[in-house]
Amino acid sequence: MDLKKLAATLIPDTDLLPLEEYEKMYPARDLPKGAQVTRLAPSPTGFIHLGNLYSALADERIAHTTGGIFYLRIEDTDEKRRVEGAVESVITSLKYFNINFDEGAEIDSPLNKYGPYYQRQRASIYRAFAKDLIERGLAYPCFCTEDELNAVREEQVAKKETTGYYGRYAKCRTLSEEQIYANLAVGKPFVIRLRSHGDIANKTTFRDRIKGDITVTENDQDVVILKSDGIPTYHFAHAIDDHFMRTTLVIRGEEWLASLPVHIELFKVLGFPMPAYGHTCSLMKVDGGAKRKLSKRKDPELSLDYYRRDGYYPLAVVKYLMTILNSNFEEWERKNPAADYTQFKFTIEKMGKSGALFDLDKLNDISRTELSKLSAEQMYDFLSGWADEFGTEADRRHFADREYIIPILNLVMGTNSKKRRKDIERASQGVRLLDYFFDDTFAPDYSFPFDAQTVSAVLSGFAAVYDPADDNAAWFAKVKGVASACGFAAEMSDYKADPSKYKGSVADVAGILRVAVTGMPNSPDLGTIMAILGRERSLARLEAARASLAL
RNA sequence: GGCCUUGUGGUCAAGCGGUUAAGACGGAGCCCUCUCAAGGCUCAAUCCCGGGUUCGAUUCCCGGCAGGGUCACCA
Repeated sequence: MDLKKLAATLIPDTDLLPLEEYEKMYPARDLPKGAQVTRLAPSPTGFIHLGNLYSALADERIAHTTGGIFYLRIEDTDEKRRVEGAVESVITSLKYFNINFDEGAEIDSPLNKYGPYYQRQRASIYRAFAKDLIERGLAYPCFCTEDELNAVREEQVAKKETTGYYGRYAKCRTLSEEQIYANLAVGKPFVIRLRSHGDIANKTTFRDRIKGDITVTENDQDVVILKSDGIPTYHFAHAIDDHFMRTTLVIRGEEWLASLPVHIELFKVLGFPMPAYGHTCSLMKVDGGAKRKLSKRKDPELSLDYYRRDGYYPLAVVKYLMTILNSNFEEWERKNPAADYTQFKFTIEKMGKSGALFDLDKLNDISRTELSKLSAEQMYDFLSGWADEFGTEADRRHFADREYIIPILNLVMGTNSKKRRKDIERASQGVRLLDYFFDDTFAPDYSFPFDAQTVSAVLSGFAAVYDPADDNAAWFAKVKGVASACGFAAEMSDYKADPSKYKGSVADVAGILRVAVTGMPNSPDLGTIMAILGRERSLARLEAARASLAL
């Protein structure tokens, strides 16, 4: 068979360059020794999720701690998956989590010398190599229809044989020249398949940087390399792109492990050296007692948007991911509390071999801790930024008064005490913590654990002596005074010594005042809260609470 | 089902032939205390099962079992 003619008929393109030209066009990168070139290669569905962030963080850390490059390539070979604005969305979402690309699609960088970074725009490169493979007899046209393929698969399943297009099932592999041209003449659509020379009896071990040594079976499937629309499949594009973009380390999900044999054969026939690989484990979740991969369908928490809406501090999400990416990160951080996470020496070898369960409690803990490290001013900026985007009308109105909010934040965060409070976990919840400081969102639940007479006496007793000029000590002394006057123990020790002698303790008195002023049984220091609210409002609230009593 | 892969407390996990089997989150309790939070202290809780190898296995080997991945002209 005249393969040269066949190749020219199948791929008549006139814009293809001699193969060596591509090597010259994309020369080896001039990078320091040990520098790793990594990449994120999403399809443009516009949906980047926690799993993407997880691997992007690993890619970014490895590239940037080794002095390498982290680039963005868009795998848009499947027309059906394209979504408008998806690429920008990927970039901005990742940027929110401090993950930035050095080069790639829609990245403005002088480093962009390995593009185009959209696979559809690289069609001629793939086609040039496919044509060469056909000329060398390593690829051939296949005219099988979807129905025929399905029928074969059903037959294979029925016979309990391996499914796929291989060996005797690869019908088009043995088509004669006449048959091929006859099919072409009647305009039958075709795909280009690899003519595999592998044998599943041969096994070799492959070193995965994350999973360690794994045994791989040679590929014997005549996989499709060019689809009927002339665009490559993932496998073919992967081999060509990662070679010419000079990727040194491919980090991708473990779902790709199964097609590794195909990739190995492809790199071999193409004559390219293979990059190193690291197959990551997927984030799991417990669902109805069973462990399963986080799914974008069922799990809203997989969406990065979810964390933004809920007001998670981006650094907290990053650090949470760091703890599951490299389990020694937490320990390192405790030893270097002042260090930035980027100073941590991230290693791919430390990455876990099995899928981690997504642990919301852990994320929340890290989030509270990170947030507690901020200054009141930084917290203000964070919360108010969230309120602008996702808060209520009232939230925005409240946050307009920065002078009033800062002292509240100092109180809620405990910035003046030796140890910070960790009340704020995320913006959506933190903003609500401030509600009782504003009359329009003050929604008291007046449930007092004492009879109305007693409550009334406490409330009016304190109102009578309240002086906004008091410092905390003086304020508390007055609470004690009211306690004694109303039959409560002023000192806890007295109360504990003999509870029967009192209605309760100062704690109960403070509790009554707290409910009246904040509308809730728990809050930070009441004295300070009253100082922030000011005389008028404090007194008004004591009075409002008294008025609610059924006397 | 075939192939690949994983199996240490509820979760994330150190450990890689001899350890009282780290630590963190979560849970329980105590202390502190005007409540809450924070903090300090304490406690409960783990080597999937069965065979080997070995003086000795959580660590090595084999077999089960259980989980995960994958079997497209999707990536």
